[in-house]
Amino acid sequence: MSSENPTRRKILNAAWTLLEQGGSQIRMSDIARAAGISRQALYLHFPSRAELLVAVTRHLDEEKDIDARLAESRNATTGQARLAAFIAAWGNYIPEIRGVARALMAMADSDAEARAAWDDRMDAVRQGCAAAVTALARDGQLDPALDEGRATDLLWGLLSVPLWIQLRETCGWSQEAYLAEMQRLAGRALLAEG
Amino acid sequence: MSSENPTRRKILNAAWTLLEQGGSQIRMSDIARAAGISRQALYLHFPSRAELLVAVTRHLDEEKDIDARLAESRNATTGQARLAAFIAAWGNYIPEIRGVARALMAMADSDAEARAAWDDRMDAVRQGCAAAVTALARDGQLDPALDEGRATDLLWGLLSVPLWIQLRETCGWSQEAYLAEMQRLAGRALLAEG
DNA sequence: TGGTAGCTTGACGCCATGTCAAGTGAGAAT
DNA sequence: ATTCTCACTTGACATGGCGTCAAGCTACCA
Repeated sequence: MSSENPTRRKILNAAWTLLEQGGSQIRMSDIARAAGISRQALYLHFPSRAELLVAVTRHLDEEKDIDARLAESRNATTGQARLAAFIAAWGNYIPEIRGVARALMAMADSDAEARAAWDDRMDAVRQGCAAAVTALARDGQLDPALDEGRATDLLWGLLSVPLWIQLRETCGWSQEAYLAEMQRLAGRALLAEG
Repeated sequence: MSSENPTRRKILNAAWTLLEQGGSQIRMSDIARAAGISRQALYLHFPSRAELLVAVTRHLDEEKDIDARLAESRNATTGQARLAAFIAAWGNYIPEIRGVARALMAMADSDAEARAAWDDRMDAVRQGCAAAVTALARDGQLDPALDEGRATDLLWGLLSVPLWIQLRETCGWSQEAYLAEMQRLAGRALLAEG
């Protein structure tokens, strides 16, 4: 796929590394230097900073094989198992895309293209939430106080990147604590009592 | 307090109006035009964009009298009542500061001063969360799976501005739906079962 | 009459993104 | 060996924010 071009790969890896380390304020010149090419040469491969960031996320999806990870949750038999598997899969993916996610979210405020790209990816997460909620509803486990749309929104919000950042980075939770708490919280939020 | 200077007030009100309407990308020149003065004159009143935004939040706190609103939750007798009152008070304050909050959060990525100011305000919210959690614990209502710190972090996360934005703006929830769901969710998340 | 406070206009430096033009060097094609 | 082409380099430049500076205007005050 995107592995054709070696320079392109160097750029994407350099950008990814920098984004994971530094804040979201990485400049094009930083990426160029880290990739060992001139700043202008970046524009031979990516038309803009936004598209470079988007390409980094796609590159990560490939390298980390997010599809395979989510497959497990799709194969779960019960609704509860599907919910738990989805939370684990996505919750464990967030730390790996944390850097790019921050940069893309920061850019989304000012750049329509970045915004569209981020929204698109979050829509995919929402699909996963919706599928888990539907499975719960099918099993009759969904809290009657919630319709499926409302429940999906709620789960999507609980699994949002900003909340992950707040709990893990601001509050200093470990990844294990985050996952455990999210599993517990999602269960309490969505499941019928009893 | 800050009401001394009429031009200063004009600036703060203009900035506030613009921030509530437009995105977080309001420029100094926009604010100046809306306030009816020159761009350079802004700097006679505020040393930087960051400090202007911070001043807007303080100005809002004064105008909207956030202290009085929170007083109600402090006067609640039971822990549950205190929790409910705090969620209502803060949850109803968010829409009023939404614009400035967005701008300040966007700026926090790149500007240390903006970041410090925002963190400071969020710390105050955390205090409120901690007080509610402590009241619950005192009543023996806190879920034994949670210690007070963990519970406070959780409540703080649930009441975070990004989550409000996602549910209300991205998902299109009404303010009433947001409040109702938060009340329900906070109860489920924090209270002992039964 | 003179001073001062608060504003205006116009120009400038800084810094990031993105563009353009001219060159260089290695490898392929002939 | 010559030529062509591709990927890159260097250097310069436009654009558009923020923030600063200098000089001038005006209304009010002593």
